[in-house]
Amino acid sequence: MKSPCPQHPHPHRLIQQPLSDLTEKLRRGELKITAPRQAILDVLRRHACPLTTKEIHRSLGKSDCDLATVYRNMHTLEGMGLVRRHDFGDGAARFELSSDEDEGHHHHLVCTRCSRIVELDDCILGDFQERLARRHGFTSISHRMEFFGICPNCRGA
Amino acid sequence: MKSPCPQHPHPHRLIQQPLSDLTEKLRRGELKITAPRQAILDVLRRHACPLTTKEIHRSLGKSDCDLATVYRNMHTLEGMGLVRRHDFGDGAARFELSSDEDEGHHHHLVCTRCSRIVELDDCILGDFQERLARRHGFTSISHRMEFFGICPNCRGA
DNA sequence: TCAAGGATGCAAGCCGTTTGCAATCCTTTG
DNA sequence: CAAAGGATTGCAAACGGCTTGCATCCTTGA
Repeated sequence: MKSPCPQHPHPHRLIQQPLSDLTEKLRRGELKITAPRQAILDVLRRHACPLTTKEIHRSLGKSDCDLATVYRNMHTLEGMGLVRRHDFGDGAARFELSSDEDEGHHHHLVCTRCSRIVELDDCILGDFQERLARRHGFTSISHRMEFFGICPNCRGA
Repeated sequence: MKSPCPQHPHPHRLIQQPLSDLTEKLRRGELKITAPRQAILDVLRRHACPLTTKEIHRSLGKSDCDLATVYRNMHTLEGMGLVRRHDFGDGAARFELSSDEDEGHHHHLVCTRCSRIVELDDCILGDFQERLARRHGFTSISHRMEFFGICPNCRGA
């Protein structure tokens, strides 16, 4: 899977949260506001699709920080719910700022040729998941789900 | 995630395919019938839930073969559809003999504490997936989906 | 029974990720 | 406003899953 950042717009993700809001969230999470953290959030803020840790690191620019720091921060940010982790099955975790809207979560449709990513708004699993939990006596239920296929652009090629 | 092999039965997977049937399939796939391959298939045959490559390797017993050989064979067997790969998000691929019944595929409900695995029979995504493909112009569509939660046994603990 | 080529064992290596440790930075407190 | 204390970072080593190159071995078809 190649570099996954497409140029096309993702409607429901176009509203960027101001960086100040994000740092405010850091503060409320009792996390120190460091240069690497702000830079990471800023990178995520300006991208409409999930980014690999390495991609984030590459995008950092001048306030360049260590890859290990990115890894550590992705955990921290995920832990406080500021960021969401996705797994497209290619062995590299991807991260996205968790927007205020997608309260629950959302899923993706990934082109297996060009890595173009379509963000899906609705998760149809809500009811099904609840029934499943009840039927098998499970609690704290969650799921991971992603779709894969060949996008219109790549079909001809 | 720990060792995932539970003692409880998985109804729709209880019918074990005879080893001879499996080797026959190897033959039809124009694969050589080697000791490692037979041993791997036999291990899978006797387990009702997905096994890690390393777990398969451990279970091999006397006809013990190299880990690399297991890895190579899992690819081969997956390629010819004899085996199905699952990803529970813990970084280790898991494999299951693909039974004749689950024509399409099936999913799992995994306990995040004890790794108990419930095999789910039905996939409700069929229609949704098709609509999704149509709406976005994707072809060759597929998906990955697994459920996670805390099983009844682990809830109290 | 033999030749041919697929399959295996071994060891090295790749890649994403984690971790130990010392140095550094943010924030709070005096 | 400076010092203290703990969180955070950089660096390098290490880890785990997985892959691969190569020489050797074994299955298979003739």
